[in-house]
Amino acid sequence: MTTKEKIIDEALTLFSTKGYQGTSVKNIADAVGIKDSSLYKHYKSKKEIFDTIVLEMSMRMEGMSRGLGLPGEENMEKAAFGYGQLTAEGLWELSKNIYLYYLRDEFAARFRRMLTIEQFRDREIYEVYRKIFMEDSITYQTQLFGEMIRQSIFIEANPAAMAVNFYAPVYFLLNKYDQEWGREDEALAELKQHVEEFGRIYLKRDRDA
Amino acid sequence: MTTKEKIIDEALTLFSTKGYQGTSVKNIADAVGIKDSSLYKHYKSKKEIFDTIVLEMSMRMEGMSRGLGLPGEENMEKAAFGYGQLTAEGLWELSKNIYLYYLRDEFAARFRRMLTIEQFRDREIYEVYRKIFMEDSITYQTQLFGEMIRQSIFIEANPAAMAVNFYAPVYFLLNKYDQEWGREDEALAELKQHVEEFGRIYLKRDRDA
DNA sequence: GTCTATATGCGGATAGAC
DNA sequence: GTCTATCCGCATATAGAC
Repeated sequence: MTTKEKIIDEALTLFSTKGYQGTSVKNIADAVGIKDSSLYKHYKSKKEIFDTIVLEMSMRMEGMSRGLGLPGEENMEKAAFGYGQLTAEGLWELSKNIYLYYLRDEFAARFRRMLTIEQFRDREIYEVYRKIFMEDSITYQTQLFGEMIRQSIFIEANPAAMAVNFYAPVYFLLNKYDQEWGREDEALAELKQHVEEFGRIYLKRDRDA
Repeated sequence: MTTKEKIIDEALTLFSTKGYQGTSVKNIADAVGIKDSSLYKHYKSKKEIFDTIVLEMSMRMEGMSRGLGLPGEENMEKAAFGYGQLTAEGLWELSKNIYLYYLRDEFAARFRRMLTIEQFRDREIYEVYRKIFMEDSITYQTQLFGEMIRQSIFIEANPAAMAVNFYAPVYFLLNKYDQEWGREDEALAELKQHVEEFGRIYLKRDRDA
């Protein structure tokens, strides 16, 4: 890791716990292991460090999302078909992946916390937070569930309401267990309970059984 | 409002947007209309202002919660019976009250935002946030729904899973529309869609109809 | 209980040597 | 690309007059 990358990495850690204002350039420099003045050879200001984080992490989030079952707007039929094979278990895999990614991925988790802290002081930051953790997720899942209804994997229902029913608890548990590092089993048990309830309600196979 | 109260009020507004570190004592004093040095006649430090807010608001939140259908652990049977009378419509009233209270109440909304910002830097703050906006709500609703199942208002189901299904979307929408002041109708429409779905799934009367 | 004045330190940022 | 030295403004907080 270059010094320039290490600065971003350490700054993200500090911003995600102490906040932007609560973190000094010296804090970052200390964490990196250089003097604060040296840091200005890599970034021209503290704000440039923050902006770089937002830009890079936004891109990284989109890239990673595709990898775990959030493939953007295309291939919805294929994605739905893929999940169709797995029924209740597939639903659990999907939830667990999304949940553990946002909770534990070394970048996603810190980035989410940072945006959570900073969303109120700047409209642009808020838009980024809202897009990634609210709109994109719900939009994608609404489309996915709509397709899964069409393929008779799920019973007839309102896909938008389903998406909220599915994602909101993931979001809630993410926030609830965010700082409970020793209680991951408990978190996953709660998540599983939720997903099973969701399957009981909407999955056709479960219903027929 | 006394100067001492006004300081708390303005500080809460500032802390809930710019954060504790992002707010200076001068910012608060300016908002109140006094010099920063005068402020120290009322509170001995900036931290004392913050701590006073947390203490007072925690108490106020508990008091207000009781007023809108979150009455603590006693009277659960009575509360459940009360909601039983109203069925689907009562469910909607309950949700709307909780939602609009947390979203719009002039103290609750600012306090929630402040805790959201500050939760990561201090374990104690996090505990307060978690208790009020996660544990208490879920605990109460789990008990309420359990009682409502016993009274045959709801179908047989897992009350804890129901509570997550019910409250998580409220929490999610609260965060989603927190800064969308012009889109309250949209927010309520989404909430209503969720509550109706919840009613369709769990309410006995809806099922039988 | 408000003001002016002030102490003291830390914040972000730059200059220039190596 | 790292360091030392330095600038300057703003931060929290206090002293003391009115």
